[in-house]
Amino acid sequence: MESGRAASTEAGGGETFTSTSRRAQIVAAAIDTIAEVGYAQASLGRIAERIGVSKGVISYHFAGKDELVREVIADVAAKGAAFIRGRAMSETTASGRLRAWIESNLEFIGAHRTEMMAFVEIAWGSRGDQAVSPAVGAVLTGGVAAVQELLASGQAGGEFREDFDPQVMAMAIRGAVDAVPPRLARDPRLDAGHYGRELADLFDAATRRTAPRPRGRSR
Amino acid sequence: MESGRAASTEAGGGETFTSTSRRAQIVAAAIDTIAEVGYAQASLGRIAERIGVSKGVISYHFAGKDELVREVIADVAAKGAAFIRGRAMSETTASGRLRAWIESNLEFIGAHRTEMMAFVEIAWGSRGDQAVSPAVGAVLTGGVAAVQELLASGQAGGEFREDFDPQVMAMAIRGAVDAVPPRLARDPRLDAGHYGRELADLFDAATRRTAPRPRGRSR
Amino acid sequence: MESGRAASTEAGGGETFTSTSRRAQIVAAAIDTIAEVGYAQASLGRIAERIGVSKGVISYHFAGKDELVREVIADVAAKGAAFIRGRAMSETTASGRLRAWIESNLEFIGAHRTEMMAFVEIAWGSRGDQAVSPAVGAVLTGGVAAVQELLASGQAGGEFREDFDPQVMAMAIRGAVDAVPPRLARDPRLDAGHYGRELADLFDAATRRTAPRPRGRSR
Amino acid sequence: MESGRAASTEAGGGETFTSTSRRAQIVAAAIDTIAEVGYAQASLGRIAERIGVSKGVISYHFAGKDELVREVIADVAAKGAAFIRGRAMSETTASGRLRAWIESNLEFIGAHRTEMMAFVEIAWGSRGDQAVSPAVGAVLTGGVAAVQELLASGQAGGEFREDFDPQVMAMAIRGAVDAVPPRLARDPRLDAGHYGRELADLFDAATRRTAPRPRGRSR
DNA sequence: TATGAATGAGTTTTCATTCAT
DNA sequence: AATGAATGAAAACTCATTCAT
Repeated sequence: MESGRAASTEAGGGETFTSTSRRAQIVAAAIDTIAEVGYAQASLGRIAERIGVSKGVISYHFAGKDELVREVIADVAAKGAAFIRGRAMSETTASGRLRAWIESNLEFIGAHRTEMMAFVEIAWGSRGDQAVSPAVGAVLTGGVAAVQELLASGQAGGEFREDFDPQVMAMAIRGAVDAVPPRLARDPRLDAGHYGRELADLFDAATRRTAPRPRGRSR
Repeated sequence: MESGRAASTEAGGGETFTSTSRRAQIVAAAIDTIAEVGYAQASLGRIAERIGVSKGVISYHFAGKDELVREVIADVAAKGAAFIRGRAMSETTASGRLRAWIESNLEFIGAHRTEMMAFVEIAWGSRGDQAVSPAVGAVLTGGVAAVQELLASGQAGGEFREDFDPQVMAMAIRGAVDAVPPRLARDPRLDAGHYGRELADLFDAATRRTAPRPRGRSR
Repeated sequence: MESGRAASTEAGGGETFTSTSRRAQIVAAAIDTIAEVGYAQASLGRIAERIGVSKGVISYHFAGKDELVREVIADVAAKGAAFIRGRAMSETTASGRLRAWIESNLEFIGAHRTEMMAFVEIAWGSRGDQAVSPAVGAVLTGGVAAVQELLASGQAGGEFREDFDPQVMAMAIRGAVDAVPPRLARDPRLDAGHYGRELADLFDAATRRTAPRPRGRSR
Repeated sequence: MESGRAASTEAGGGETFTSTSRRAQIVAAAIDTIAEVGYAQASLGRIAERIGVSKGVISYHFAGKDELVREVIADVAAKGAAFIRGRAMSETTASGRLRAWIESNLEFIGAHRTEMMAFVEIAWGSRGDQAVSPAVGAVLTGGVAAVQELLASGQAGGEFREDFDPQVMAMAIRGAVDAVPPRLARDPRLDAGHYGRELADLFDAATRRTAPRPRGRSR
């Protein structure tokens, strides 16, 4: 469950850390702890313990638990966005970008299980935490919005069939992707790459124009 | 956020409740509270407060918080299963059953927003809660397994294309469906019925045999 | 651990009980419960449960837990006093009465393990319970006083050596006797009769006027 | 009832305490509180109140109430053992060691009334407290076993009469000694030293090989 | 008489936060 | 910068007691 971050120098003294890297180290420890024991059980004490420092250190470097958690969110979101956008942007067709988005998402998830688990834990555990919830919401909304645009542009460009609601499709994609991290936690053998390719196929089939489905349902 | 339960007579008297209906009332209050403030913030005190009774009342009727939460899970799961299975069973084709399953799921979600929110909150918030987690796991596993079988039988019967992994497809469906409740909480105008029909179309397209996709991608 | 009291009719209805016998039944249940789980853990709920009635019944028949406990004390003390005094009184010599007192005490303890355990539990657990403690004190003091008198009269009559302090000797006897019930609880094979005879020998030797005891008693 | 510990600086400041002495202070307060109000009534709140700190302080320094109580036991047992063993070991004859054991026990009891009261309270009040009971049992068993060995060796060496059961004699001694602390609590004028010497005489007479004891001790 | 329901006080424990050093 | 200590609020749970039926 240890994420392979370099900063995990197991402290002891710790005097060599600059303020910035100490913050980074704390964020890393928070991620590990949240992923491991769950958001609700991830107290500042446990996080501090993991680095081998006192609770006070966290209070010193962060205004409060809220700020720490928000930084965790920002950290994971930034890493993820960089990773995913890089891949998706290099594609020229909408369907290529969609496939790239999905597959890179799952590659990222597979490669950063701990971070993803932590994020998902926070996303769910922080409901009602007025200070944290908005930050989560922004990330999630952002993710859906990007996909939604991608889908809309694919429809506009004629690549995708027109008769689906981009918002619904985007939410479905997001949902299908987000279903993975918690399953990964329960079943570590789950192959994120395989899942990603299958998922890309799935949504390819769902968006692709081709074969006019006889879509005459009684409704 | 109040779920439309009749029994919400706002305290004061309340002496006419038999033990059974008091339990039901507490379960209902728990659902409302969890849905509203999140699982972590839903203390027994807050739940009791909502009915206008003392904390002790809950302790009197339930052996502990665990029992209450498990009853909430059982309550929601039972309602949901009854609703959904009833619909899906009346269909004869695999695709019909899949559509019915998805649409009825979302109808149920739309009609029982609060319950669904509560369930999802519990599902996420109870990670590591040895006494609760298994109950959640059972419900979730059951849901995925049912869909997976449905998909497999559709493949075996030749209705669905064979080149998708039923497990992945089932997880995707589950994920797409589960993405709704939290969004409903943030955006109450979201139309669950519409989402359901679109989702059914989506997965219809994704599973339907027809048009052989030129699945020769650069990989 | 069930004491062999007749009143332990395992309830169900219980309408046939007169108030008096209901009280006796509750006292009996209290004794059993306290002996079994200890004074601290013997809540009214557990006591009521043992008879199969509701907590309220106890509150109805006793002004409070204090009263119940005091009745338990009185009950055990009365039984014990009757048993022991009967034996000791039939002896004519001081040493005979001392032996009879000790041996009958241990016979009683052996035959009423549960009651004795309960009493000792209360004696220790009720410290600071302003409403209960005096009752315990009275019983204990009474026990010591009786022995003390016996010893003093033995000294006055020339049977016992004069150079021991009757108060100390009495406390020692009491202490040696009281050491048995808790040991009985931990080691049910402990032979109270044997212990009693040995103890009687011991204090015979300790009080006897000198002279090598012949120790050839018919036993 | 205040035990004469120096550290009882009555709160207010208290910042000069190192963690170790704070722990010691808490243990001392626990001893005083248990001795004063009884084990059952000695809540963490009351203990903290006695030092003038918040409940949290105890939680900070001890993992739980169990740990605190076990430390109390260890503390008292260590002090007592050191005191008693030191005395008894310097004697050469079995009867000398027995007398030393008894007298030093009572000297200790007389000098550490509060501690002894606390210990005895715990011993009785912790029945069924899986986390505490074993610690008590170990101390008590140790005490009886030591005396029993002493007696057996005295018998083997021909110093003591052979016709007593060492186990019974040991339990009687233990019982007679243990009877003191609670009496001390009720009657502060009780002279432990006197009681000790009398008790030593008593058990000397009870174990001695026959023969008119000359009983002319320098005392 | 008996019951079930409800209450409210009290207990242990966890935790984010503050602060002097 | 870091630490250890302390705080106080909040949580779950237990229990004696009260009361209407």
